[in-house]
Amino acid sequence: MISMVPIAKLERGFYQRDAITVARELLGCILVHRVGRKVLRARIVETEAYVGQHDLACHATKGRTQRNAIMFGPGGYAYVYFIYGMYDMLNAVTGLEGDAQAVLIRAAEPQDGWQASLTGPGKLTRAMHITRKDNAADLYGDKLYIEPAIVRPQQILATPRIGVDYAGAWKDQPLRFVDAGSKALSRKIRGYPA
DNA sequence: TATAAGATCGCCT
DNA sequence: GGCGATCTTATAC
Repeated sequence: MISMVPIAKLERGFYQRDAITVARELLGCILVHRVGRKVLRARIVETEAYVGQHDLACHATKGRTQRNAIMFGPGGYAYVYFIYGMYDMLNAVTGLEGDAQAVLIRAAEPQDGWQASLTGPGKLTRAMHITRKDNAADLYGDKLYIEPAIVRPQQILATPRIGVDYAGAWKDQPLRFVDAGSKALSRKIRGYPA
């Protein structure tokens, strides 16, 4: 007999904290997307924190626009945007209303025997069928949400964020977080214990 | 209306 | 390690 215990889901309060805390604690958690009759699940192993309007790498740094508007709302919603003419990026909005912070989900490990390469933000959204249509989705809803970690990372490494060389002093901030034990990621990730 | 650049990826050398 | 694909978004004219 299979246990009928309902699977927990991260609630709003989890997201309504600072992006760095949320980015670290999302490692090991299970991203879930229901698409049609399928349920795609993947264990998050890499994240990046974008910490607010003062962060020159954050999309909110030049103020509110049509694209980034969801970031200015309360934490617990998805911010999905299109980039490089090809890729959708998935973020979890964090913090309280008016504080534009978010966590970019960069990599995950497929669960339930599902085979896929989710090592990279563009590959992850493509394989999990997450698109701009999911922008502003409620992460406490039934379609796109995150479950608490079953296996927490044994060690977390911090490194500078990827692809933000334009961000002045902010490009060197250690705001990328990786589960050092992830087999899906390259073995030669260099970072600071965090 | 036009232009530049981007929170990437995969293929090339 | 470098580069092109590809097109939305933001900003400037």
